[in-house]
Formats: sequence, C-alpha cells, structure tokens
Amino acid sequence: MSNNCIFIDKLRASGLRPTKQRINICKLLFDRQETFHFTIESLKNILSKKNNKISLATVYNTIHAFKKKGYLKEISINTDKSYFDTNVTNHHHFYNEQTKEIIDLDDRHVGKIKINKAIPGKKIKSIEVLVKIANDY
Amino acid sequence: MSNNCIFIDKLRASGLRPTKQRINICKLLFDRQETFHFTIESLKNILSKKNNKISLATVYNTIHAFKKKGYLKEISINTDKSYFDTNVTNHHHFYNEQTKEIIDLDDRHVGKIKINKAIPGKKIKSIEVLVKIANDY
DNA sequence: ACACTACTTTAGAATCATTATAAAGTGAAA
DNA sequence: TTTCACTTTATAATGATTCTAAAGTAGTGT
Repeated sequence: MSNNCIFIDKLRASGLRPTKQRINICKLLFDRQETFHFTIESLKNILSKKNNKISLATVYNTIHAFKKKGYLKEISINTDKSYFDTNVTNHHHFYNEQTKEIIDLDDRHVGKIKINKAIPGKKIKSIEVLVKIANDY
Repeated sequence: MSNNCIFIDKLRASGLRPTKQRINICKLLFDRQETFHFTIESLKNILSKKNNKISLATVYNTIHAFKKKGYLKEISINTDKSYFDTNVTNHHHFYNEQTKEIIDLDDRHVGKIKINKAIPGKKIKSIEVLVKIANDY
C-alpha cells in the first residue's frame, strides 16, 4: 500500500481524484519496467483476474483521462479495437496483422525521418512509423 | 458508356463480374487523375447524389473486394471510420486530427527510412509514415 | 465528526460502423 | 433458354465505444 503514494500524488497533481479504481489501473499500467500495450478489453480482463471490481465505463473514462494528461498514447493502427501504449516517448511500432501483435520500435532504430513537404498554415505534431510484419516463410 | 470498357475488362480480369454497381464505383474511384481518399459513407453519399442506387452492403462488399485485389489501400489511422486511398503505390500521409483531413505524402518527400531492428522469423511487409499536423498558430 | 458539493463510478441503454444472413436478382457458359 | 454460381439487397446482428442519470465518494469548510 505504501508505493501507491506515488500514484496518489501523480493523480492529485493532475487534478484527478485518487479513487481506488484509478490507483488500481495506475499500478497495473505504470508499476513496470517494460512498455505495455493494451486494449480496454484486455485491461479489464487483467483487472478482473486481480479481483479489482471496476465497471467497463470506468476503464474507458480512466484511460481517456490518462491519455488526455499525457500518461498514455493511443497507437495509430486501424483495428477493431483501440490500442494504448504506456510508452509516451517518441517511438514507433511493428504490427503483425495476423496475430495483432504490437512491438515497440525505438526512435533510435529508425533512421532520421525528414519530411520534405510542408502544408501551408500547418505544423507537424508527430511523426509515427508503422512497420507491418508477417511470417517469413 | 464506351470508356466503361476498361473497367469491365479490369473487373473481368480480376475475376469480378462487371455489375453496374461495381462499374459505377470504378468510374467514381478510378476515372480521375488525382489520388482520392474516402470512407464508405462518403462514397455512398457521392453515389447517391449521382442517382446511382446501391445498397450500403454492396459498397462495403465492393470496396473490400477492390482492396483485396490491390486496387485500393486502407489507410492506417485509428479513427471512427475506415479511410481508403486510390493511390496504392508506396506513400505516406499527413493527417489533421482536428479536421480529419488526409493529405498524401509522396515517398520521395520522405527521406529513406531504415529500420535497424529485426524481428526473428518475421519480414517487413510495409512501412507507413503518418505525419500528424495541426493549425500553426 | 458532519455536511456539502463537485467529481466519480456504475449498470444499462444508446449509438454507430461494420459484418452476417438469406432471399431475390443477374452474368456467363452450355 | 436454362442453369448455376456469383451479386445485390434489406435487414438483423454484432461489437466497440459513448451516453445517461442515479448512487457513491473525496475533499473542503464548519
């Protein structure tokens, strides 16, 4: 219970009340070394297995709140479900359409990307690379 | 009616029967110079305005058939609706989240992309760059 | 401790894109 | 023309996401 403090502080600092549902989601998402990819459904399943009772609507609410605060990133892949990523730094993804597996691709593993075209009156907000992969046979 | 022949031939060559619905969609999609981005809904609207009676299910069926044959590409953006592109060559996109506008970004306007990470047993199928843009104020 | 208020959670309904169904229509070959 | 597989179609079904409004809770002030 002691290490929940950092999450409680983090939530408070963001203007989000530290409810037990939000703290449980924080523990699940942010108390890990590796980056984590998930859908609302998979997250709900993990919470259920841990006996964290939480409604689906709250999972949606919380994930959207975290995304808005910049604690999560939504991955730009058009699949049936939305995927989220705990890695909010600049990086890219491998995507296996067959298995729907997503693998992080570090910024430094992608050569510098230069966009030689400007759109008048618009500025670039982000550059995301999606590398689709498949079985090599 | 004469220039429908190329579409009829194209459809036949692909093992798709040249029905009037498919020919109408072909004319709309492929009888143009510029690349064309659309959603099922927008396509259906254009067809309706031209008094081309066609059911929504047929639009879905046809677009999926064309995609499968490689005549269309689905754009990898996670939005509520799926976007398709008549430009099936290697290229990328600008995307304005505010206006939902999509603009083609030619391959030659993006510096060579080198992926310095391999996934064992997998091969790269495609590399897509999504450049998110916003108003520059 | 108590009360108050604004923020949260919740179950269930509503929405909306997409897919499935199955009956009627149509192209192409014999 | 007949036949049959392929198509179209309206409609129902599905499934992710959002909405709703009622019940619950955190935080502030008393």
